[in-house]
Amino acid sequence: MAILIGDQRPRDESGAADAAEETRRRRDPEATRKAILDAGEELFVRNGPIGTSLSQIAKKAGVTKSLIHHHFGSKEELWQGVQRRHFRKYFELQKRMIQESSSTAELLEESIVAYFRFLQQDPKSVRFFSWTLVEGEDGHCPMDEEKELFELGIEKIREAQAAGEIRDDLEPFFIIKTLISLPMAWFQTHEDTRALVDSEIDAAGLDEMYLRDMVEIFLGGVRPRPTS
Amino acid sequence: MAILIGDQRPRDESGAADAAEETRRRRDPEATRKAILDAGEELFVRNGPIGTSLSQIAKKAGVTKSLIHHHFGSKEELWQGVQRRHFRKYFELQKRMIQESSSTAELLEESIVAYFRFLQQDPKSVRFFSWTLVEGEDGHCPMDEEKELFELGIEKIREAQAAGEIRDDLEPFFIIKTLISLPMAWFQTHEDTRALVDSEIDAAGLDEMYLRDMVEIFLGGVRPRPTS
DNA sequence: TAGCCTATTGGCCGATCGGCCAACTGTCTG
DNA sequence: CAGACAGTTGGCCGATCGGCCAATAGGCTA
Repeated sequence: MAILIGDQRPRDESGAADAAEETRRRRDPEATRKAILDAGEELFVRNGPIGTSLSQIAKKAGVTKSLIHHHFGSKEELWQGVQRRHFRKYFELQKRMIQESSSTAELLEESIVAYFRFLQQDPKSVRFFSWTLVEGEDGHCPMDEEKELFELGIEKIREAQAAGEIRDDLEPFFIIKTLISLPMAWFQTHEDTRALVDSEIDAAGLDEMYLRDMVEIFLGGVRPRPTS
Repeated sequence: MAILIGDQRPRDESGAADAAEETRRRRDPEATRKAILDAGEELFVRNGPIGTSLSQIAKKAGVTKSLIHHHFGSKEELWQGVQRRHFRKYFELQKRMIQESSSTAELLEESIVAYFRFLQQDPKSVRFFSWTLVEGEDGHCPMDEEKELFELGIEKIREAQAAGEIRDDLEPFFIIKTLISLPMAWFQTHEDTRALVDSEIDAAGLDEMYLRDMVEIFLGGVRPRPTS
């Protein structure tokens, strides 16, 4: 009765399972953590935190489910870990972009184009953002870095307003809000838009056309009117 | 052995379960369908299609799970039914708003304010929209009504452009895109924004402030420049 | 080399998922 | 009144979920 169904002690017969490819697989906890985070990021971004199972992540990462619990504790903590890793890169990049941006006339044009290009090249950020929004309900972490980013931008805008290069009757916070919303909303609805325009324009071409008009509208709205 | 565990024939002893409140509960399939759709809409919008179980819907609707299958076939069909019912109302309202809007100078201002007010009063639409976006992956139904709405708006804008009231170097489709994006993105990120501004401004007041600047930027961008 | 620490494994658990089925019952039609 | 049909019910199914546990095994240190 030692080998009943309920017996959960690993068999010492040690099945000839993975005797085949033996090249890899030394102990490497950091690489394991990275593999889990990578697999988690891809699946979480595609199917959302609810729609992704630990089994799927484990399979894609090439590890066992138990190992995920060992390294991250729970599914929720893994999801937060994935979010943290992604947003850290995101915020660092944004911060660098703001600090490197000119503080004069072309500030806003450079910024909105740069943000558009950033989202264009990294669709993952768009979906990440969408998931945190819709998943919120309880509200995700306030993200101190986000506030820091806004304050950095607000400061820049205030300078440009003082120099008369941006309408000073507009709240800098709202200017940033619109600056972010226009590119973000475009890529959020990218697939729908593609289905909406029945023309033969390719995706990249459509992006460029929207970018041009979006910049025109945004700049026309925030720049001081010539006369009046 | 008639009453073994496996026995699934309803007991004819007919437990004294619901003998209590007998006032309600005649057969009313339409009311049942509505109750299921109502419960489904609320739960789907709050937790998303993946995060909502048929058991929850059945419980909230006061019916059994089997009844949902009887009326809608499957969870997926129920979700599509809920979407259809909501978007039908949404599109009808939008269509009426467009058709009733003036076709002259204040067209865009009226439209963007009206859309802002609509989303402000119906947060459900915002979350609905977010879920369909993020859940897509396969792309949700192309929604012919959406295309009809866009074409209606494009026509109006073309008229205004011909009358010289809107910059005619902008593609009407993109004007509508920005018109939609600005209010939608605001309410999508409403909770985050609230957490971001540490001031003592109440939500309604903040909405009004954003509305004002948003309209200023949008109109400033789409209206012809005075000189140049 | 001996021993400890931890990365790693397979198996199992209770809960819950969406879906199905046989049976009861209200209502409508002939 | 009788029979058919559709609305409604409770119970059950296999699959899968997140999580847990005992046991193995690699690698570091004393």
